[in-house]
Order: sequence, then structure tokens, then C-alpha cells
Amino acid sequence: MSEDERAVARERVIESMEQSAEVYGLSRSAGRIYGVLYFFEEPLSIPELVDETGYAKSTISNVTRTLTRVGLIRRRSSKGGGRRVQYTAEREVWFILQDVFQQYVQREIQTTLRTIQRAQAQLPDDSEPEAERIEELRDTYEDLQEILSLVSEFTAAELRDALESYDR
Amino acid sequence: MSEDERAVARERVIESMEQSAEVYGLSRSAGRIYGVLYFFEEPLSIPELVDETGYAKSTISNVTRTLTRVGLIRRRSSKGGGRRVQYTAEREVWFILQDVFQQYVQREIQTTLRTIQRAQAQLPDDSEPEAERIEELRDTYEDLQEILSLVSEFTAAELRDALESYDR
DNA sequence: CAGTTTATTCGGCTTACTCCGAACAAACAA
DNA sequence: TTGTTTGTTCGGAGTAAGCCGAATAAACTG
Repeated sequence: MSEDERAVARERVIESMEQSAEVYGLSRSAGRIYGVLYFFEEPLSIPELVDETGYAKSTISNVTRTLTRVGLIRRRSSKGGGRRVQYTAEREVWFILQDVFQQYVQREIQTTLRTIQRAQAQLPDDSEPEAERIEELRDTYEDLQEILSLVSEFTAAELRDALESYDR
Repeated sequence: MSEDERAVARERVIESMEQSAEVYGLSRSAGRIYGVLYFFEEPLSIPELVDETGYAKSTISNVTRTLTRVGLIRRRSSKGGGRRVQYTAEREVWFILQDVFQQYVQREIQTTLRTIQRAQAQLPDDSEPEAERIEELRDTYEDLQEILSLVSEFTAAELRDALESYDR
């Protein structure tokens, strides 16, 4: 009974991860591969992931690359057992989120902010309504940038605490 | 010179919005339509948006629907001037973000959390390592849920202040 | 060395998305 | 009523993405 039940529970959670992956702009296969790695104690090689997931070798190769780039899994080249590369899941979800925010959202905000600033600099102060609109945008984006850079230094528990204890 | 310069500045910012739209999973057209509405004082009808953007009527119709659903623009039926529906941009970016988090991210987290809880309930306590893994997941997701629901009550300035003044 | 195992790259198939134009529907104007 | 304006829906063309299998490359084993 034990192994069976565990497999069912695992499968449910992994399916949920597939779905989440789609919501956040990754492929279903990425969700599954991450999920399988999430539950495995030991690092897995590509052939092992092929066995576990049923995906083609090439798919595993491509998806592991993007998962590594995004920071969801880690690659370790273990020359040891003859197998060459192995992957483990980054299980600290909070770290993953911080990474994503830092890598993508912050970056996105920064380039937008630069565009806004350039547009603003080149625009006479009195040109309504554009000047006002752009000014508003800049303020918001500067707030966002500051918030994100602050959040990147918090743990989840700290952030929660900071919000709960804040008195307006 | 004035109108010309303003048009250039507007165009730059709108192009940047097109790009952001893509990053966040919307189409380029969605970014442009939002951008055009963002800078216009008065609400615009679909034919006017066709003129301003160059997109086909059907495209405007479809994209405005999704933009409305997401909360980026608002639809008002003005029976007044013969034109039937008109759109305005929601310019408070912070509200938009809160909306998105509430509608999509919170929802996503909630369904995931439910799945995790079900899997956990149905799993004997001593079934390592699954039980531990699922327990970790649940904790993180509960933190996330709490953080998001707290953030939804903050303004951007308040959030910034809360983070800046928090002392560990 | 040849043979085996592993990882990446390439071309192709299928599916999904974006956008368009045409057809249709609904409200108004004469 | 007929004609006009506006909005939605539908089918299709072009394009991008996911995944596969085969070919290739690179490292180890005998």
C-alpha cells in the first residue's frame, strides 16, 4: 500500500506543478521534470529523467537547460559514476521567486524606466498631457523598483512579519 | 515642434508597453492598445482605436475584451453619441498589479495549496520522503498566500515604507 | 583501437496563438 | 422600411512553441 499511495500523492502534486508551470510561462514538461526532481532524494541524470517522465531525450536536454537558466534546478557534473551531468531541484521556492524577480521582473522594470526617463528628458515640461502621464508612470516604476530591490533582501518569513507588523 | 515631439515621446513609451505586454504573457497588440488609451484624455471607441493603432476591427474587439477581463482597461457603454462602447485605460499601475495578483497568482496558489493539502491528508505521516517534501511545500505556499493577501491591502508607498522601516 | 553510454543539435510534425478580412448581428437614422 | 454605423464571431494565413526521432559529438570502457 505504502509505495502505491506515495506514488499517487506524488503524481497529484507533480500534475499541479505542470499546471503552475504553464501559468508562469513555462512548458508542461518543465513542470513535470521539476516535479520529479523535487521528490527525488538523489540527483538524476538525463537518461533517468527519460525513464521517469517518458519524454524524449532531446526534450529533457532542452528543458533542463531552460530550467537551469531560470534557477529552478541545478546542474552538477559528476564524473564519478560514468554518468556525466546530473540535476537536482532547487527546493527553496522563496529563493526561486527572488531569483525570477531579480532576473526578469527587475530587469524589465529597469529597461522600461530608462525608456520613460529618456522620453521625459526629451519632452518640454509644459507639453500636456503627455508630460503628466509620463511623470506618473515614472513615479510608479521607481516605487516598484525600490520595492523589488528591498524584497530581494528579505526571507519569506521576514517579509510576512514586516507586513503584519506595519502600522499605518 | 510640440506635437511632433510629443508624438515621438508617446510612441517610445507605447513601444515599451508593447514589449512589456509580451513579457507578461499578453500580445503586442494588447500593449499598443493599452498604450494608446493610456495617453488619450477621452475614452475611445473601437473605430477610433482602429484609426489610432492600424489594427483590424476584429483584433481590437478581441483584445479589448481580454484587456477588460484582466483589468487593464475599462469599458463604458455611452449610448450618448451614437457610439456604443468606449474604453479608458486604468492608469493606476499599482491597482492593476494588485488585481493581477489577486485574480491570477492568488488563485493559482490557492488551487495548488488545496492539491497539496489533499495529497498530504491522504498520505501516512511516516512515508518518507514524500511527507516531508509535501510538508515543506505547504509551509511555503501558506507563507506566500499570507504575504499576497497582506500586500493586497497596501498602497505602493505603504509597502515601500513598511519594507524600508522594518528592522530585523 | 572499436564499442558503449551520454548530451546536444537539427529537421520535421503538430498544436496554439496572433492577426486579418469577411460575414453576421444589432442599434440607430432616414 | 432601407441604409449606415458599430461590435462580435468565424475561418484562414502566417508564425512561434513543444515535442519527437535521428544524426552528431563527446566522453568513458573494454
